[in-house]
Amino acid sequence: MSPKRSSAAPVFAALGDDTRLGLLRRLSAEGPLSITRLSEGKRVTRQAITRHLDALGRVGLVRDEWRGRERVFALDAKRLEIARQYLDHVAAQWDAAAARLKAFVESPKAPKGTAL
Amino acid sequence: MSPKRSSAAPVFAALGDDTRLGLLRRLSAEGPLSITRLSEGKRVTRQAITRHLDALGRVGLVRDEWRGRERVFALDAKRLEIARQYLDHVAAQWDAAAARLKAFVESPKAPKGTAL
DNA sequence: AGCATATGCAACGTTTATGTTGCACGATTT
DNA sequence: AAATCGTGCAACATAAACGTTGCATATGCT
Repeated sequence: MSPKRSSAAPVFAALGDDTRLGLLRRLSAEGPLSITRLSEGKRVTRQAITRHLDALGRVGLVRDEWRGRERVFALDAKRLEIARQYLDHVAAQWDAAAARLKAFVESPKAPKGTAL
Repeated sequence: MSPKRSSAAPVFAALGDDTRLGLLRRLSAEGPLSITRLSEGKRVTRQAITRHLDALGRVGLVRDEWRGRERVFALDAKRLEIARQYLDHVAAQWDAAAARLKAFVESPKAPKGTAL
């Protein structure tokens, strides 16, 4: 099954920020953590961290759960898998295109649609 | 070698847009194409496409070359590889964390830093 | 009850993204 | 040389992203 392009972009966008990437790393290395915990060490405020976590949650990269007065976030690996599959797909297609291009260069029988 | 987090975010950010993702797909499927070619079919102007291509170029996902009066863009697979490796890395760490967590749950010897 | 902790929410301000339009310029074609 | 094609560049407009501050609210601890 080919990956849905419509769902891939938002996931990548969520990954496209150092702060959020840092949060994911932390969650992947230390397991579920509260907002305050995740805010420690960062240079931005807790509120800013909350927004980043919400951004990650919106695309399903993390899940949250209330634990008493704490909201604990955890990584959700499924989405990560989707992103990976997308890159694999593009990479594979690229390889195929490269192979086609090579074949094209080696034989003068040019298929009309091929670029260059 | 672990991937550099500082270089990963911009790449993901560049991937985080449907238009750009579409351009990459097109390039991966059809090989090198000119700006005008890549603009056909899209709903945005050529100038907008140019900017998207520049954004992809800035992070090294595509390369460009002048061919007469055309500027031809092509995908650069190396960066794609970097992004993939990053996701692999995070996923692997997540798996490791899950394993640790499982081990932790099974033995009551709690390391102090562990969340929850 | 009283206090500290963990968050949420809303109002702002600033910066960055994204897209458009209009026009200039060099390369190709006729 | 003239017309056409493929681009670049600059000025603008709008919207979204990101971060802050200030204050309200609920939970947990003493």
